[in-house]
Amino acid sequence: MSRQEKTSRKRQLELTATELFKEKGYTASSMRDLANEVGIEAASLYSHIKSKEEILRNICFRMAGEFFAAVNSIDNQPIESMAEKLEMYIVAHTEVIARNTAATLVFMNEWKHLSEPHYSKFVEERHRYENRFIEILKEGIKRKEFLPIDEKFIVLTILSSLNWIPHWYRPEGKMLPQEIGQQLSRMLINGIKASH
Amino acid sequence: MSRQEKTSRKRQLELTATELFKEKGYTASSMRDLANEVGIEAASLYSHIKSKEEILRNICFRMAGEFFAAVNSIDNQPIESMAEKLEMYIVAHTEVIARNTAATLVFMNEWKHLSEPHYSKFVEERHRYENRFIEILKEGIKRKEFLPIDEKFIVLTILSSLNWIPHWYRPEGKMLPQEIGQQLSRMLINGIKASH
DNA sequence: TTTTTTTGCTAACGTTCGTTAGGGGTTTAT
DNA sequence: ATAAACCCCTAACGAACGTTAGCAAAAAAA
Repeated sequence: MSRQEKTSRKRQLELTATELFKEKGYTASSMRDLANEVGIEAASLYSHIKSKEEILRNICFRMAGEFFAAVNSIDNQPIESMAEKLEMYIVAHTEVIARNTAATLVFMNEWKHLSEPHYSKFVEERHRYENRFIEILKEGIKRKEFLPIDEKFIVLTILSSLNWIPHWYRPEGKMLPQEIGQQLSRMLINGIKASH
Repeated sequence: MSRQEKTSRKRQLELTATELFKEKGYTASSMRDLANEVGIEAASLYSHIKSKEEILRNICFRMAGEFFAAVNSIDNQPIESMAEKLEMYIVAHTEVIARNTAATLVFMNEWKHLSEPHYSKFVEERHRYENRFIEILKEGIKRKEFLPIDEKFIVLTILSSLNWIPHWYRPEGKMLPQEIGQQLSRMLINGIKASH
């Protein structure tokens, strides 16, 4: 088996584990469950991975990377208003979620089972990400584009709505990820826009 | 020990378990953990409860009952508009959450570990509850009070924002639960109101 | 063709899990 | 005073857990 196929075997493990963790939760999913899903013995998993937590770690930090990459590409683009920038952030975030519904759920629900120092690193990264949104809101409020509501409050409200998407989104549904993002953006940003 | 003190002992177990389940998750919390927290041996827990799952079941269905009770009391009151009724629902829901942040988190994250037939009953109740919100939105759209956006979509967005509250709400904070509900209500409903 | 790497197996390890059995002491009701 | 109910204990059960050791077959690289 070639080196490429080996990494795809490891990748398959991560994908299968993602579905499993989503369905039953990380702690309630056993290595024997995972082995069963891919058709090998539990002990054989350790030819490909170092530990159960390594799988969770890879899922969590890969998703963190995806979210950052999505919004990073926005910061280089010219924008007219903070509302526009916020919408772009929301749409980008939504698209990442729509591409990775299962991984997003694991990312959201199971990170607390990471051990140190990964736990702290994860919490910190999440904080950094939220701050990206907060900065946009602060600037929008400063420009009197948005009402002066507590930024933290708004960001958590926005992100909670976005992060719930995996619970109902179906790729075969009528709404495209981009449309979902725009719809949510309109709904959420309208509520904080200063009238003028 | 009196009968009342006995029930308060069992109640203490549920409260302690709620904190534990919130912190570590249901599956990762052991009966020995719980026993440790209340200062007795693990085996002694079984003088008060029948099983670990019974505790989870009580938490989940007690919260379900609280949410229903909160909105039930609204349906008897006279209202002027669907927007007003929706706001009352949102505020009531928020107040229940604020009174039970830990239990709400357990209710939201751990219900999937219920076994049949409780699992199905829970899912059904949750569905019934969501439908209460959906009916209000349908009526509001019919009356052209709200924009004709998919009701399910809106309800899930609203409830996800509400259900995220336990992650950041602090009783000693500056916002009262009622104010949080009203603020969220304004933010979320403004975004779907038909302009007139 | 030989060597190396990859992939999987069986067997088993030490630990932790939820839970039960059975008994003793303490409080409450009769 | 006696019976009943309650509360907690020690000891232990069988099962499941993540993981390791050691080995064999197969595939890839040399």
